Amino acid sequence: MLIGKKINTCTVGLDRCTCFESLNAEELELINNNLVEVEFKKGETICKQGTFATHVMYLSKGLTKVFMEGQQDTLVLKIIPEDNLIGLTALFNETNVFQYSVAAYVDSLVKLIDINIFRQVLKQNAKFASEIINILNANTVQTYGRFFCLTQKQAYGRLADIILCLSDRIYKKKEFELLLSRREFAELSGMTTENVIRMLKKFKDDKLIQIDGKKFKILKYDKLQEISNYG
Amino acid sequence: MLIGKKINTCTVGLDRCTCFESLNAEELELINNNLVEVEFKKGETICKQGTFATHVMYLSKGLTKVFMEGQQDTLVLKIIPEDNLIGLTALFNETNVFQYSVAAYVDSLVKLIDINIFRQVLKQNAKFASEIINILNANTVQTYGRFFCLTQKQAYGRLADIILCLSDRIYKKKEFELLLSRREFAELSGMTTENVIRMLKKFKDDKLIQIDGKKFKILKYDKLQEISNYG
DNA sequence: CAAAAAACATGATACAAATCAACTTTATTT
DNA sequence: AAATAAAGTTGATTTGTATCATGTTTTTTG
Repeated sequence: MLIGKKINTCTVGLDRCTCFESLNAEELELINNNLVEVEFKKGETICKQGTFATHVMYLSKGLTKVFMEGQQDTLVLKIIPEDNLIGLTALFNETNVFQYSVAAYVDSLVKLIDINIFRQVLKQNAKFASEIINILNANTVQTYGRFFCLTQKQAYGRLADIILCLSDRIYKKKEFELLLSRREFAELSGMTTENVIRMLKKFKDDKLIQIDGKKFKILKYDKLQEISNYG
Repeated sequence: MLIGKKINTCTVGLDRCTCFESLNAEELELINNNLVEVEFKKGETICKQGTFATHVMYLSKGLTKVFMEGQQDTLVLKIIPEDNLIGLTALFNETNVFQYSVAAYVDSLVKLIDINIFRQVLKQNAKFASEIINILNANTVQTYGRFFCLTQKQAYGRLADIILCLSDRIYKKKEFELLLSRREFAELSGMTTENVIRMLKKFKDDKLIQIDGKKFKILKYDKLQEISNYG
């Protein structure tokens, strides 16, 4: 079955969230009157796993990671690019607590929207609710893809997958400057820093990619895709 | 941080779906007039990854697994117990295709609800939509937990986690008869059949559980919890 | 009810990836 | 500008888990 083959990490979610377009002027004003915009510096924690969720967040500028913190390990659930909502999971959640942390990969601008206002609008505008369902489902599909990637593929496959994903979804170019450190990149790929470096070198030696520090260039897209499919 | 420690698989979702209670008589009739109930035998495929999603499903009786099929491996995303919706992910999905397969662990009864009727009700009843958002979010939290478990814990921890989860959420007893074969149980735990057998034996030798074929009895819940937390 | 197939079980071996150790280069701080 | 810390890199070693091989028990089937 062909479709089964195309399981990609899809570490990155929607291109751009458009749900607010289904709000009327009044609802939009209500939202706008109940939000604050905050700047977060590179590396800063935007929201902390286990704390009470009082806001839904909207990333208006920057790049962030959503991750779970265990006792020793952390798991990056997804990367959130600009113009996307963060923290929807806490919307209707009996515990009312964030199940994950969010941190800024680069300097970021975040709008904090009062969660109760958000809930109120949801309950009165079914079109808006449908849009949110749409977003939640897109997120679920993406998470399943990454779940599959991280559990079923081996290291080279995961690495290829994530390189392609970043190129396709974040940078939208075959040539880009990685905004993450090697340690962050390793964490994202679910492996150790040492191994990510070794494996990147292998890709470089095999002429699949060109690397110079943080500058990446994809040379053989198809071969990487193949390694991602099974590598 | 204490909360971080309590990451459990939560392979199993909501106890019971109650969203239909927010429908009025008319909407309920609409749904009921547009569904069929189908029986699936143990092992049968209820829905196949890659096929067009024409229905949302409601498991009225039985036990099923939701899983992704790769080229060689399969990943069990979650277990769905009785009285729960299946296939919500396909509701608002540009591809309109199931991203996963569903199969019956035991003989099961499934109500197939026309997806367009379901969408229609969603768009006209914001309360219902909110309930669905609730369900989707509960599912996401659960998936994140299992994602963490399968990627960050090692085999003994995963096994302990899943035994506890089945006991707590499915059987609701310390003593139960496992409905899955060793192969299915291994697949669920993300390891090979050989290893699951070896490790169960270890748990048995260590007097953490009692096993006789498919009959399981948890002897040391706390110790298993500890192994699950880090094992 | 015998034969075939599937499920269950156990030991030996192989291997992918983590860990450990040490060293270099690049930032950050004082 | 020197000192310190962090990030990046490479090689050697260890280890958890899969794979392979083989045998036993249970279930299914003709």
